[in-house]
Amino acid sequence: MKRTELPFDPIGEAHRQWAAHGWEESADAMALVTSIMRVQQILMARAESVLKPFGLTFARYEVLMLLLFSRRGALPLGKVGERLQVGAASVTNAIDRLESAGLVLRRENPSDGRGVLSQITPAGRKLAKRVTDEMNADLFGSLELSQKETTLVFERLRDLRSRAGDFS
Amino acid sequence: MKRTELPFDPIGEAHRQWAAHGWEESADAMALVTSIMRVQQILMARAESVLKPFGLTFARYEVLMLLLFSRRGALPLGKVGERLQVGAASVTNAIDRLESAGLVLRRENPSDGRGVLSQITPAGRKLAKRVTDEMNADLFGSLELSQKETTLVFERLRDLRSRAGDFS
DNA sequence: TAAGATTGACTCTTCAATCTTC
DNA sequence: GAAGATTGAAGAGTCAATCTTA
Repeated sequence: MKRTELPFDPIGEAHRQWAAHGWEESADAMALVTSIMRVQQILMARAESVLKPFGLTFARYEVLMLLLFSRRGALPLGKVGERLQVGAASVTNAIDRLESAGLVLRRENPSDGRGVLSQITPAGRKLAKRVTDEMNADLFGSLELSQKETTLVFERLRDLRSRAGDFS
Repeated sequence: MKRTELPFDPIGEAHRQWAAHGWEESADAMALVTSIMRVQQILMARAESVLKPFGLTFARYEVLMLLLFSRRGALPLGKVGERLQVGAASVTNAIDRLESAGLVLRRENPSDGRGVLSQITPAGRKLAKRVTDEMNADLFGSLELSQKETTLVFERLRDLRSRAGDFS
């Protein structure tokens, strides 16, 4: 991946072009959407570089944390997908990998013969905590945004998610 | 992909858990990072659904717009990757697809025998404009954030990008 | 030797089809 | 028939290796 630093903001440039081509109305929104895409890309790259030494991807880390936080350390696969907003196939794949690594295991769901429970193992709990310490130090702790700004942006993005139908 | 609406904010819930597990310090940053990931996912899904009927992905759309805005309608592949912050292999792939669709073509770079120029075709220009009208209407025009909020969030994200070394 | 671009192997995600159980 | 989960195939991105030219 190319990581050359540009001498100007490429999204600011796109914004100018957008307006110059008669799309003034939506130039600001375009710039915001493009920014979100780019920031996500930057943050994801950092997250994966923290997680890689542990053999985890961000998707698998999210699953692991969800199970760590769950009341019994176990959830039906369907619930996992619902909470993380990913498809059933992705959940199956993530659990496969986590299971191979001994971090979770599959169990029958006593209350639904069709369903499968994913359960975090002691090794999974231990790793989740250790990895989170790293994530807090290297990613979340170095955002370079003030407390006030962080909260402010979070709230606007929460509005976006809510209106998009993510939750009610 | 599962798209069930939850009765609560899953990221708010994660924030609470984070604090409850002794990671209070970084709970806000975690919530922000997770929000950006989720919003990106939502916006990307919307963008791809607008673009799919035209046979485009978001990555290819970005390439097409970059060429549309370029002074001569042509750029070296390396420049494309630099501006969009994607790797050389991704650019090669994107240009391959766009070329197959007759939207761009490859030319020799007269000023560098190693390099290849990607040039947007008349069909490419026409499609780019048509698709952008759709994107403006269906995606950028329906963000549901006020002008003021849009600008405010954009500026904070620009700070993030800048500090991350995206540009100077 | 380094830079631009391409290729092939690998990973992850998604979609459609399938199987089992409700 | 519908829901939970799995499987295999297709699409896209990344990484390492390679080829050509500066």
